[in-house]
Amino acid sequence: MPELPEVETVRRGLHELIIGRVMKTVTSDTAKSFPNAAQDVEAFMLQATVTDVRRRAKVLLIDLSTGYTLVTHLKMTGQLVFVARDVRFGAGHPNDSLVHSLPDKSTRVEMTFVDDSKLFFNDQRKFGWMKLIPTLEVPNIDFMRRVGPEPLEAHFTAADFAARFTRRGKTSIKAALLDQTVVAGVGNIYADESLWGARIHPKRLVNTITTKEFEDLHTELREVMNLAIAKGGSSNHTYINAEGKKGSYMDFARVFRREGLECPRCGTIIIKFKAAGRGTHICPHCQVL
DNA sequence: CACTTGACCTGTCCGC
DNA sequence: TGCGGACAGGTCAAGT
Repeated sequence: MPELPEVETVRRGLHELIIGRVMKTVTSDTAKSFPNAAQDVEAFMLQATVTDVRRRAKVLLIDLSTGYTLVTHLKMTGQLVFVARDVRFGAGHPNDSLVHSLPDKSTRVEMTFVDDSKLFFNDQRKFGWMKLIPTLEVPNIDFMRRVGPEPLEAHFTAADFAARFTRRGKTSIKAALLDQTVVAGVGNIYADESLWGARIHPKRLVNTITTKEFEDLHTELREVMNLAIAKGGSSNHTYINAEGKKGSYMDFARVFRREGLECPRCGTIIIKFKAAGRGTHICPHCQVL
C-alpha cells in the first residue's frame, strides 16, 4: 500500500475533487471495513458536507461539516477512488473506465454524493479500514498518539531525526525506519531508496550509525519522498490515485524492485534479501555491513 | 521495556 | 493446467 507519498497524492486529488460535496448514501461490505453503527452514520455522515481532506502519516482524514471525520488507513492494497461523469474527465481518462468497472469485488465502502458522484474505498486484502470519529477525538486514537513526526515538515531537522532513533539503538536501521513511532510515513519502498541514497546497509544496528550518516539519511529520505510526491507516488498493480491514475516514481527508483539490474551509482548488480521481515534491496558495493 | 514473529486477507507468480 | 509455497508499498497482538 501506499506510503506517505502515495497517501499524499491521494489526499491532493481528493482535496480537489470532493470538498463541498454532500454525502447522500453509504454502503459497506462488512463491519471490519466500516464499523460505525447505522444510526451514527445517519446522524453524522449523511447530508454532511466535506470541508477538508488532510493527511497524518499514512492516514487520510476527510473532515465533515458535522464535526466528524472519516479516518481511513489504506494499509497494503487500499484505494480511495472518486468517480463521476465530470467535465474534467474526458473519454480515455482512467476515471472514465472506472465509471463502468466500479464497484468491483474489492469494494469495501461505496459513498454516493447528492450529485450522484461516488467515492469508493477498495481494498483487495481487507487490511485497511475506514472509521467515522469526532474530529476533535482524532488526535487521541492510539495510532495518532504514538506516531512520530512528519518527516517533510520544514522544521524537522537532521538532529530531530537522529534523536528519534536513540530509543531503538539495538535494532536494525531498516526496522527503525519502518517503525511509525520513530518517524511517520516511511514504508518499504522509501526505506530502501533512502538507505541506498545514504549508502547505509539496512542491517546496520542503529547504535552504529554516525551523526553524518543520520544527516545523509535525513536528506535522502526527504528528497526521495518529495520526488515521489512530484511523480504522483509509486504504482504496483494495486495503487492508483483518487482519479484512478498510476504514479511514476518506480521509473526513478534506484534499488527497489531492481534486483539483478545495475546500481545507477557504481554499476554493481543489485541484490535482494530479507531484512526486518521485509523484502530488501541494496547495492552490495555501496552499502556494506 | 525493546525486539521479533505471526496474524490479518486475497491475488499472483514461479517451480514442480 | 493444477497445486504448493512464497511473496506483496502495513500494523497490531502476541511471544521471548
